Amino acid sequence: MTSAFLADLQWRGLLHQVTHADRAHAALARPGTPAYVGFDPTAPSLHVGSLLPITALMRLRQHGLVPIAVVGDGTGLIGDPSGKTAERKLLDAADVAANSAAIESQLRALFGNVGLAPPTFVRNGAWLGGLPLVAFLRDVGKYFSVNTMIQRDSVKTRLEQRDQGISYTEFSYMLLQAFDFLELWRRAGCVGQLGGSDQWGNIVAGVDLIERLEPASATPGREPFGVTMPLVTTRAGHKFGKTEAGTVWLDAARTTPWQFLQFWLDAHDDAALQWLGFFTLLPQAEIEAVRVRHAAAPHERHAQKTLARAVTAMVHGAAATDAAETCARIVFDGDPRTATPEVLAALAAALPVRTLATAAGATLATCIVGGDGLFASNGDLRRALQAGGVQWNGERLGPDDLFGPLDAARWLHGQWALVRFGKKPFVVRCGPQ
RNA sequence: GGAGGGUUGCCCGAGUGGCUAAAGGGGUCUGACUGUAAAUCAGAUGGCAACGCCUACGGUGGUUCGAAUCCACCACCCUCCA
Repeated sequence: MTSAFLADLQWRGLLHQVTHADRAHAALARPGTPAYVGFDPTAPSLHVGSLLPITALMRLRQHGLVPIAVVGDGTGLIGDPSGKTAERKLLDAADVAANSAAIESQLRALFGNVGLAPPTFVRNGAWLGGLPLVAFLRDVGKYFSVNTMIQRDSVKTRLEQRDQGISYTEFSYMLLQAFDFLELWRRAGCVGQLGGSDQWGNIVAGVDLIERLEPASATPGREPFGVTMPLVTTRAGHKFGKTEAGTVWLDAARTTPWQFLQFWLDAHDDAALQWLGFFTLLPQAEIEAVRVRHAAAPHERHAQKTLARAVTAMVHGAAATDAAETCARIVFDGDPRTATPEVLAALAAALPVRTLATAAGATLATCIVGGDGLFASNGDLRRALQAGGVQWNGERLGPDDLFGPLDAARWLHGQWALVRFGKKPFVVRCGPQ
């Protein structure tokens, strides 16, 4: 029996490792089978690095399976050492609680944006919070071999670094995640766990624990299994989801829809073609069509545009995506001098803005230097002008414009200016609101 | 406790009294080309309304006309010995 869900993951290149392919296929071919993904509440927002697990839950839903999102408000108090080179700072309980709530509503919104019913939400603090230590060590700890655990990459690298080390707290993390899987199996009949490839060890530990403690897990249909997805890579030296400006978050307050759209638009051809399968819910036939069209005319950047539109719409909704795309057309393809006040107001809503009380006495420097402006200092701006990188309403400026007055003719509709430095746009608005 | 080595700009790494706002490389940014690409080439990469002034080579003081460079103390890191 073949699971359409797993076949789809396979087609998209998202199948990294499977603990028991036969079990997984059998279970995931049965409608209504529950499977879960865990999210760590380490920040008030998820970032693009979590999109693979998120879309995995969506794909479960699409295939008639039951997606469970486990928000780790219990494990979040401990900290997962996987993929970390240094001991983490413990988060306050209040922060973990707030982050968990934020992540849950974020996931709910994303499912809504793609028209899917939200996953079942579970907090592992529900069972980890009041766990009696002695009982836990007897019932669960007994099944974990320290000899095996210290062979794990996540632990080994930390043990080998004499200046880093690993605390007993983080060392215990794996037991807790394994226990999560056990509890979900018991409470929700959840047989599958999905995660990134760095979660392999934690997932296997959970499968083993269930098999040791629950004889019924040998029953066909109740056998636990795990599936991991690959690590997303970009060009050498670049971590996926990081730009010079920092992490690409899913929260519009941290990464604006405009920045988010641009992140995907900037993808290299190879990456964009692959990521269509990774990060979008587009059907296979549609992705194939995009790939064919892109190969025929790479300069049209059809793959990037489709990818950016699909992912931005999933995260920020169709309306915000439309607005960001409109801005992109004006900034890169259009002439701002022909823009109406309405369009300029829309640009101001999507792009970084500097608001001046009045145009009197304004110079280029006062408009875009300092604060959250385009340039850190006058010298910074001077260099950009000398390089010819600054455009004011589509017109290229030179070094003489640094402190030159900005007369009325420089302002669109008396109060707007669209400034560009390279590919970075910036809106200046002056005068009464 | 003893002996030695080290700490330089976003990162790596030269420099061992003035010619050093500090070689070189990486990264980043901009320009040309282009597809809002890649590759390539070019320029830039402390602050200041600026041929000068200010700040800067782990910290603090000192020697000197002049210190990243010499001295003292402090902090941290590494290696060897006990």
